[in-house]
Amino acid sequence: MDMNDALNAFSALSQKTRLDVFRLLINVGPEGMSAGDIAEVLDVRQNTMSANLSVLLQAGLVRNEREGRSIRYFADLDGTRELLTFLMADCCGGHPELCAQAIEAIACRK
Amino acid sequence: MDMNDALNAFSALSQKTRLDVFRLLINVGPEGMSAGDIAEVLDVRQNTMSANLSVLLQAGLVRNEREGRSIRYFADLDGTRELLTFLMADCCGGHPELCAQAIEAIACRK
DNA sequence: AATTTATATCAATATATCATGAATTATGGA
DNA sequence: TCCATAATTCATGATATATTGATATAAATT
Repeated sequence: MDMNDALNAFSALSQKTRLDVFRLLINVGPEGMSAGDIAEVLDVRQNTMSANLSVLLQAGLVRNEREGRSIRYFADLDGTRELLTFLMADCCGGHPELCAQAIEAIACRK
Repeated sequence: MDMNDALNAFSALSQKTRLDVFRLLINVGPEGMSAGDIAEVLDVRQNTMSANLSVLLQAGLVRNEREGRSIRYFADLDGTRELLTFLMADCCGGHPELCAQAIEAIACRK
């Protein structure tokens, strides 16, 4: 994860459809969802969604797997972790406790 | 933090100078840094930096305080926490342990 | 092999964003 | 009050990005 990777990732997340997709995939978890279902659920045209999925893929925020005729997409938690680590690296000038609060609260809710 | 706030924040972070600024301010911690010093350290023109600081401010990623003639900027950890929480909310379809790894690693290094 | 379903790619237009130079506001000092 | 310093605002040209309709690829079914 270098500066360019991070810029690509944040750029990917700065568009409504793509942020919706990422959060949807974060939400559905390991089951993932097919490209077509994602487009239908979010009410976005097929080719527009394909382009947006491609951007998220390039950004390392989602993975995909072919499954017969469909392609199933998943949130990429490794890529996500790398991005967040890059963002918050070396924080608070050697006093990590100061920004611990910013991280603690990202607890996953049931 | 709603969808629009999050889009503004990610959009703010998707530009090199602004991502540099945010990480710089995360790094220097509670001491913050004046607008002029930020521009000098990152070798960006003063008005360009001003515009970029304004974007980060609107996005809730940095705060500022007037200090005599200078204006001192700080990373806004509350805003940052809200953004990351929004991004990762309700993750893994009720199995939070699955994405705990993505969050754990954002430990602050000394 | 022809058809259907699922997804991706292409070219074009429309929209948004960036950095810059010039001008402006705000604070502190002579 | 006049000047210097610090930062912001404005208008503009250049660049980048998004969506769309049309088309292409890829896999499964008949």
